[in-house]
Amino acid sequence: MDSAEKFREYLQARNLRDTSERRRILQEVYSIRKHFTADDLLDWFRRKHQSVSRATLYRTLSHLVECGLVRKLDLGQRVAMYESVRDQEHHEHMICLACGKVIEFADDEMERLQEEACRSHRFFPVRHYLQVLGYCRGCRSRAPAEPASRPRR
Amino acid sequence: MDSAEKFREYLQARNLRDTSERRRILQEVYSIRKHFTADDLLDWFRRKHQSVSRATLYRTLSHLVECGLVRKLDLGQRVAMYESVRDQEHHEHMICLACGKVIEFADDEMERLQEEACRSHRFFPVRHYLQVLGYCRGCRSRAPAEPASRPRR
DNA sequence: GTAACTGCAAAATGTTTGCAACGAT
DNA sequence: ATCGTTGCAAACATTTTGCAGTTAC
Repeated sequence: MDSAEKFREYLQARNLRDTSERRRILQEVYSIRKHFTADDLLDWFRRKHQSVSRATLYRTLSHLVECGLVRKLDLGQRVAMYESVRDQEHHEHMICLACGKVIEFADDEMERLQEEACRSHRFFPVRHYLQVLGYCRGCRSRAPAEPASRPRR
Repeated sequence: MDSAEKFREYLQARNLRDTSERRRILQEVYSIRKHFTADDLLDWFRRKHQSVSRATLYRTLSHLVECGLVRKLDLGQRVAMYESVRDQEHHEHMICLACGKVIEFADDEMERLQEEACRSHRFFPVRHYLQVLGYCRGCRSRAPAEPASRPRR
């Protein structure tokens, strides 16, 4: 089942309307292969002269997350990051505090342990991922050791 | 070395002042055995009629994090959570989206895998933890299946 | 025709910052 | 005496909400 269809079913099941804004947002989200913020998305729409209001965007993103088509990530920054869920594969994130680079990696064993932990604590996961904040190789080698020029974003 | 001493050394090394606000904040933080937000801390101070300004609190928390005495957590809520680092032990978090309960658990094997992943990606971790968002047993059993009364915290 | 949706602007939230007075060294 | 610190209030950035007009069903 493709994403558009899945979304339509989700909407129908809850008596929500299948509007052009919602369809366009889903389409745009699925054309992106990287992480994005709500603002990124808004920019891309604006650049295409297809604007969507901020409010609608946030409201639609919530639905997409609820529906499982989009993953919402808390990468330790101020803004929420999103990514489309195009494959079932679970993956972990390493985020460079200096340059913002996100390294994704998958590890079956880690995944298995995570699931097992949820089971053993009788916890029903909605989303789960490992979050590693630190410095990538390039940034680490450039960084000062002492006074810590606190990087942002 | 105890926490107060470690903080003093940190401050001295960067030519920062050892003020009563900073000392009181560290003391308060270390008297708490659970996760807290900046606002929780502020409340506790107010209740003791020992108020500290919001600005100073945030500024001091950053130093404590930088110094390694406090861990800053992004538990997928809007606010930042903090916890004092009283033992070296690493642990993971499960956060209930409905009631806000945080289940902590440790898993040596998981910890090992995390470290190995950092090594193999030449990534220098500052903090890393598994974050599982979902529903605890009690909340799950109470939750409706369909229209998803999105819980807030 | 009705109930859900959109866009706007305003509100809310959590955190940061500029500034003048203050305090540690 | 100097330079970092404090508290205040204002600024900020992101997200949410109330409302009046619009649209899918």
